[in-house]
Amino acid sequence: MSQARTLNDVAKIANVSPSTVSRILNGTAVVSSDKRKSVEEAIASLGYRPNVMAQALAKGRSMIIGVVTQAISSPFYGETFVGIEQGLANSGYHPMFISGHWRADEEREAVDILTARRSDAIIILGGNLEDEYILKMAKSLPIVTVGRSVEGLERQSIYISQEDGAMLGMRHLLELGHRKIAHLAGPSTHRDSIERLTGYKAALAEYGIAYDPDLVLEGNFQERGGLLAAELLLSRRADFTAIFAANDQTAMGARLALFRRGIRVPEDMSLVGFDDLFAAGYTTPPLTTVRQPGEDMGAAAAAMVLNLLEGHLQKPTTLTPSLILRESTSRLRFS
Amino acid sequence: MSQARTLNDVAKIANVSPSTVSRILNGTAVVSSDKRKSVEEAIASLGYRPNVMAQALAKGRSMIIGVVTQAISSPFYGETFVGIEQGLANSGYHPMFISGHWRADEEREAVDILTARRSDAIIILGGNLEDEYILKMAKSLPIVTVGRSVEGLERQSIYISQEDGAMLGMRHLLELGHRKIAHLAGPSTHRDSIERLTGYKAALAEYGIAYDPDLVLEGNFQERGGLLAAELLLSRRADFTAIFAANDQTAMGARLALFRRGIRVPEDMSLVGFDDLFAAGYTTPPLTTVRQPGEDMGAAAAAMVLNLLEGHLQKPTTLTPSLILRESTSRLRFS
DNA sequence: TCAACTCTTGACAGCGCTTTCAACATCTGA
DNA sequence: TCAGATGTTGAAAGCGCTGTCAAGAGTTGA
Repeated sequence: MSQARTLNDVAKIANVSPSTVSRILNGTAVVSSDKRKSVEEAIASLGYRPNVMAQALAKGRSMIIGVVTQAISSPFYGETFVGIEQGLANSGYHPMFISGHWRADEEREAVDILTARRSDAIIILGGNLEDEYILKMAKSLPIVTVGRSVEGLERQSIYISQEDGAMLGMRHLLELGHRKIAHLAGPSTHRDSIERLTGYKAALAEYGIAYDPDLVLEGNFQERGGLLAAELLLSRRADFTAIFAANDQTAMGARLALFRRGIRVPEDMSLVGFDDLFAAGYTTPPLTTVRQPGEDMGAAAAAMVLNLLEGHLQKPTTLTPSLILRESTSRLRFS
Repeated sequence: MSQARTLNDVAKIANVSPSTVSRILNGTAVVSSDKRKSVEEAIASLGYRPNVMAQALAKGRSMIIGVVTQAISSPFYGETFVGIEQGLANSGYHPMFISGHWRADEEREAVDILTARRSDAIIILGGNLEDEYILKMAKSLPIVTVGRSVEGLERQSIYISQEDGAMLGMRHLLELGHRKIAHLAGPSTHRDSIERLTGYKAALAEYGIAYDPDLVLEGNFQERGGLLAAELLLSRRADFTAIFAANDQTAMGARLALFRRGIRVPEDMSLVGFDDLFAAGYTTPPLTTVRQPGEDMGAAAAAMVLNLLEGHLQKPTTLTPSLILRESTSRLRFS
């Protein structure tokens, strides 16, 4: 293993002091053009690249933005990652992703890892971390939360109303004439699930429809959960005409359950998802869904972090969900 | 922002020298139990966590495993990420993902970023980096490549034969009686595409079927590319009975094209994918596909890196593709 | 009782960089 | 021509940790 060159090597070859090399690297002071030239030559000839860790130690800034995520393979957060990556590009900062798997203890561990590496800021995507914990951390570190709000930290959150989103999807179904609408919810421990369920109920209420708990089943935000929940529901009753799934993955699972029973979408059953995953545009039929702009959320989080790092607090950033009309819903036909 | 505590703070409070604290932290020497106790108390009371960057600098090891990936949101690599994450868990090392977007220049930049941070090793997932470049790097740094081989670096690769995989999928179709099989390829610049196309041709040859270039269209490994390619193909001719798609995403795009034209899968057209994405089990009908064990590949890469870091070279790791039979294929019916 | 060991501990010199401070060289204007 | 201002540079301390080295304390055995 060839040793990496150091700033000192450069200084020696260029016949200047280390300070001068540092100044050139950072542009922190004027340096005569002949020295600059010889230093640049030395850098080039050695293929020197500054040791970011040493810089970090000296400057007290690691140039790392920690990202606590739930699953690195999540199709929804994946889009957010892209937004974060791009938002951070050319800032000198780099994201470091650690997964918490929806468990508060693992999330806390993720934060631990990130702070041990002296991340300059942390972005928290969803999750189950306690508010107080986040609040405490926020005192010593810029924190931005995405997809969850923390009381007292509204100005450091990228938030999107799950309830509004759910209402968007539900109203669409209601306007199409559906009255018996099932809901395949997410895990009841999950705040997004709860909010979406609330939206489901609110939309029903808006149309004067009584909430029927038998029409609501809990999934797990995964395809399999959607499949199982839909199967169970179908085996129990068949008098509903539409399904509002808590997310696209659940909807896709439900779609398969319907397919298995020969129930056509949208002719026999309308189906609405949530998230607008990339894949939602390619199901058969393409899925009507409530869009959460994952990439925008990531980009907004990155921008907010960068702002925070410069000491600017911005106003709370609220993005809005929107309805993406595709082909999995149709007007209720009186049959 | 409250300052993070340092090892020195701990030493002062515990009334010992910094060396002693370090020894306790690292278990590098025996320390009397009373000092150990008071140090541990001091650590707890201060909430002290060692600064990983300072440790890294002093030890000359960053404890970072750089991962050059193509897209952080890729559904296929996502599974590999999970494998890497888990394989590295509790090793003290942490992965740092940087995306190269299938462009050699960006990939080189990713490597630059990673080496500037003095990653202790680098895992390269796919991509277009030149062999010589990788070979050169491998001289100064443990490197493991996944999903691509580098001549002279076979013992540091996790490889899976794309050609064999393609043959697996094709043979299945051929055994079902299909003779006119279209191939929706990946980008022709992409080595996986090329290998899969080779497998496609080889399987045809095996069955004595002439290769018909008109039956092969280039997609982009994305749903949209599959959709477009399938539409084009269908508008040009309709005498094929099966489609072998270069990957699952392409297959899903093709699936939609078929759906649009009312062509049933598998009754009118058999469809085979490649990768076995998680979502492939939930398309309608569920997709028969060639499985690449993404997570296993990631885990194997992590294990190999850890080995390399301890100076052990292992024998080349070759995983094998397998056919996942689902419902998108059926025996050719003479119609 | 004392030489020869064995343990435990602290001082100190780095790791590769930044940043302050002071020195020196030049340049200005009166 | 000289005080003062301006510009450019290097020495040195320090970021938070590790690891070597040597000193001091405590043991052992003859």
